Amino acid sequence: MRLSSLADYAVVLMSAASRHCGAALLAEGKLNASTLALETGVPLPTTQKLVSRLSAAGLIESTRGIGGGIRLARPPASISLADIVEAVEGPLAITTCTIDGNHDCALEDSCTVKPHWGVINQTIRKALNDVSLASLAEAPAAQKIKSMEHTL
Amino acid sequence: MRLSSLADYAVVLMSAASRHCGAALLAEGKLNASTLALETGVPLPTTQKLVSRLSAAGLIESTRGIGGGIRLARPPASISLADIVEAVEGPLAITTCTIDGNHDCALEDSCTVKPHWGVINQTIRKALNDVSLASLAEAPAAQKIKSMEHTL
DNA sequence: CTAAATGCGACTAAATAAGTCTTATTTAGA
DNA sequence: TCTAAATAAGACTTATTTAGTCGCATTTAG
Repeated sequence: MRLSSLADYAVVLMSAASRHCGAALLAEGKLNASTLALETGVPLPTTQKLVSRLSAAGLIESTRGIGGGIRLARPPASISLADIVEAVEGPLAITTCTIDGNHDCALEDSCTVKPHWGVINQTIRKALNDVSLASLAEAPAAQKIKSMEHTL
Repeated sequence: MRLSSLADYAVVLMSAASRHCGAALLAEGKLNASTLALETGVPLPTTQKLVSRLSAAGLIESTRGIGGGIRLARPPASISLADIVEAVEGPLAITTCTIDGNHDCALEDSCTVKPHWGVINQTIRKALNDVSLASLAEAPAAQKIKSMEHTL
């Protein structure tokens, strides 16, 4: 039920990248894997690996060569946590039996549990979809931090 | 982001157990790990392991000895998916940084992402809490199954 | 007191994920 | 046009977690 650490890192990296993505894209210093690793504290090799996956998923665009680098493929407001998590971890489903085309479960149709997972999946997906990169970059409301201490 | 298969099994086992828990607790045939394994198709050793954890978490009660067995510790309506998942997987948190008392993250306070995880955690927890064992045992509404095909 | 049935905990093996390294590609400068 | 430097992309190795198996301790009917 926990997010993989790679997905966690990916969110941090994308958040950092969006801060570099002002009016002009590659304006304030060139943005590349090394820069991101330095800013976020994520190990460089891991950062490179994640950059690859995020690029393959179409969330960032990369130009190689001597003056190359990376940039967000879309504006921060149109990239959600769901996009990032899904890019790194694959289909966003809490149980494998709800992934379309999967028929490994012996119970299948007679299973009374399965339909409930669908509802829960939908809820989780919505929660992750409602948070965009743009809102992540905003300064955290002190109110939210305070209230969080009582949620777990 | 996926549920561990152990937690998945645990839900199926508890669901099966609740069907055996009518008016009289140990009435219809004795309920033990072997019976559950047979009914659900979950491997016996794995079932025994899960029974141990669920018992330790206080969700089921076990009596050993020659006429022993297991039974639900509480009525099905007051046992939720959150209880079961948490019993098997530990604290219900999508990221380790939101678990109380954890300070492994180097970013900590300056992290703009953290407060959002708290909100998402709360949402997921609520979704799992809203589904009780009692509702799981009910026949799945055909309507739900149909609509699920379009959720993922 | 004995024996059978059961739950409980420790151990081993497999799968997955994280991290490291090497290779291929591109472009500025000579 | 060629060379070299900088970068992303992909393959590999290692480590951690997870699933599965086995043997032991405990309990109670006879």
